[in-house]
Amino acid sequence: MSNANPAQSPVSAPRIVRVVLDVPLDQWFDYLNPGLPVLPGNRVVVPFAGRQLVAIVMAVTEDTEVPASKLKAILQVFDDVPLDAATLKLLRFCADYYHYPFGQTVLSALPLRLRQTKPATARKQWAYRLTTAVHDDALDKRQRVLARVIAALKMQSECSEAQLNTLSGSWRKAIAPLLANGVIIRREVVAVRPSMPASAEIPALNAEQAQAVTAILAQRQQFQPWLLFGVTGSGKTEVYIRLLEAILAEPQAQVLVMVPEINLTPQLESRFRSRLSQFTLVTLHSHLSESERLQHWQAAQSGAAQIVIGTRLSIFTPMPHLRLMILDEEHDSSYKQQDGMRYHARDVALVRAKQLQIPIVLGSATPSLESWYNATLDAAPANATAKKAAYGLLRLTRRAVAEAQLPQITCIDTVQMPAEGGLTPWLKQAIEHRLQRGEQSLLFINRRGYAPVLHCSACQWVADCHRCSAKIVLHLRQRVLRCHHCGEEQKIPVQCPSCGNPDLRPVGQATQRIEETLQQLYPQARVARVDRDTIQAKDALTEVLSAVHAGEIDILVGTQMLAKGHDFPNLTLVGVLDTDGALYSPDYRASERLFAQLMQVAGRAGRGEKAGEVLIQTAFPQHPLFAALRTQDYETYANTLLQERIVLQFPPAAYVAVFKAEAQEYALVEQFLKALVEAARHFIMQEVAQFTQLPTVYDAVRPGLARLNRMERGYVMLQCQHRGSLQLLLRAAVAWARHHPLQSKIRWVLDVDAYDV
DNA sequence: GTTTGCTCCAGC
DNA sequence: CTGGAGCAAACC
Repeated sequence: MSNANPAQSPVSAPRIVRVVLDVPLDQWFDYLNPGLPVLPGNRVVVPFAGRQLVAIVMAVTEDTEVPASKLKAILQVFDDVPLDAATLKLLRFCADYYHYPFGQTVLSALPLRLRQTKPATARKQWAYRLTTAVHDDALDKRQRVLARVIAALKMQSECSEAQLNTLSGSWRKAIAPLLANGVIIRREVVAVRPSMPASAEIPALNAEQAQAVTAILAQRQQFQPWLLFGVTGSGKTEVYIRLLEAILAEPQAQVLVMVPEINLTPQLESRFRSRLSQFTLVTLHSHLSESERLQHWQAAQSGAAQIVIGTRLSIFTPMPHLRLMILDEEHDSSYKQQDGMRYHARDVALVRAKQLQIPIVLGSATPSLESWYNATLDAAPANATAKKAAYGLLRLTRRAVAEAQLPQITCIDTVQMPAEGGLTPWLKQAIEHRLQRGEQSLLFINRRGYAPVLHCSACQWVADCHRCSAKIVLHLRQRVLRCHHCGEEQKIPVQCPSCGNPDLRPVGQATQRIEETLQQLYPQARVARVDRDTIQAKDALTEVLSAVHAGEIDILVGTQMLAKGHDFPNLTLVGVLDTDGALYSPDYRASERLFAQLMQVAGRAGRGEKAGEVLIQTAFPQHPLFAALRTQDYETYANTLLQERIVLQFPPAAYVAVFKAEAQEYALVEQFLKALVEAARHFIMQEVAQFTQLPTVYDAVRPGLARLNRMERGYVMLQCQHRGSLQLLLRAAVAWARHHPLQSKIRWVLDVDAYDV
């Protein structure tokens, strides 16, 4: 990092520096250069509206339209160029496509440390090891910390600081003398990399896996999206590993592997670390500290890290030698950013792959309908645009562990056999069998808390959130009512606030209540609950999962958190309680999501040598979703849903964008949205000739959750089969909205390719 | 978004 | 006449 360079002549240097800033104004700002050595791409510190901000230099010129009286001088220059041209090009595309201010788009791609005005230096990381054998009796018995450190260093050839931190907080002090006399040495390492025993077992590829690897590598020098459609347990990860080995064999190559939520997929990371230990691997996700994030980010940006595993934000990480991208669980909705710039990491990844002319692999057992559509265009006869499929489709139909069988999936009709306390007699019996045999059960219920409703039996009053138009959820354990939308907490009333009746009853089931019921039914059983409330601590989930592996848990109760990629060989029963809400939901994506979720959760049963059983409690056992689920037939169900989407003109058959607005009073929202609808329709009529296809502008409506956190909400949907035409309309609509007089009274956002309509 | 600066009216 | 609230405009 350098500051002013007095040797540089102020006369010869271009005087104007054009920058972008992290402000919601979609424009560039010009500053005077007092003679500092500034290059495009540099980070600079500038005064802006009474503050000091970090800016990125877009151009260095002689001319400006800004009057000299307004021009201020840049204060400081950092000598780094964090974002390369390729990344800026991607960010430019995203700012345009998602109609988000370019400056905010650019700055949000940087780790926080690089957006702050103080110089950013990643703390150096060290790995420690022993140089000579140390005998236990040579140690002072009182130095227990030192003894533990030495024991750890004997076990592993090398220990990271993070590992030593787990032993004791005072390890630095304890080893200081040994570091001084050379018994322990340390070396600087790029990334915290716990050394993993190299796994001896390298599974052979089956024919389908081998074919997938060969097909992808045959087109490794060009843009080509691949949909790797592989049932649970079919060995997608092994395909990824082989691809990485082949791609990274080149002298300069990097691979980006994206995952939905890294803390939920620790197995992928650890398999990569053990199988690809010769490469430098870094992770990028929200649980890193800021200094770790900076360090990992810089390792990717400099090319030092060959493998980057990250969540959606990592799609914007500069990687100078990027040769391949992999998106695991590509259907997962956590790839969609839901605030700020509302991008979809899968779509951005496809654009990036195209810009770089590299292959991209989308992996899933239940692909998103978008990807399925793109991979099967020519196969779908009802599709009007009978183009050739844009994606290569690679199927993995066989489970990698040959003995593992598909689970037996059965629906329990809750009309015929009502549930008591959330559990039907059939399901209870199945749980009892597992307890007797010493096998494990998993109960899946997608609702946390004790009960979703607190109800007065006398006057029908129910507890509501004061800030949202929603019922407030009873959490008995914490003795509060908590709103799952805004987080508001209320005391549990001792009597009905409406009629004074003291008999208030919890209605409905949620994880805490199911856990309690199970403990009452089976006092000897060891029950564990996994939901957002129980795994707030960093390693809580890992602890529960290892307890399950160790056979210390008999019954697991949890939310969708449990659905993702955990292998439990002794788990032979999965019970699904009450998912009927999603079957007939107004959200057109609900059934697609439910199907993916149930396929995943069903995959938890019988992953070892024992056959698994899945029991689904539902009032609608005839629903086609369950028929498809029973035969694990994703394809038929996906094609059915696709036909629906084509008829309704919903994605992926058409493009939708949603203007969302909120204000203290709905009247303001309505006024704004009505004016927006009118302006949009007017624009279409006026500019008819410019549109390849005319977009549809729907009337303003209120969402299911009409009030959120004291804000009244409304939205307008815009829809078109032709992406460019929709973009044309959006550009005009955003320009209109940015200048609307109600701007200061309401908040609005545009969600392009919105997920929740 | 944040800061600045303007108006307006209460209060001395 | 001063001061703070409330709002709109500018931000280079």
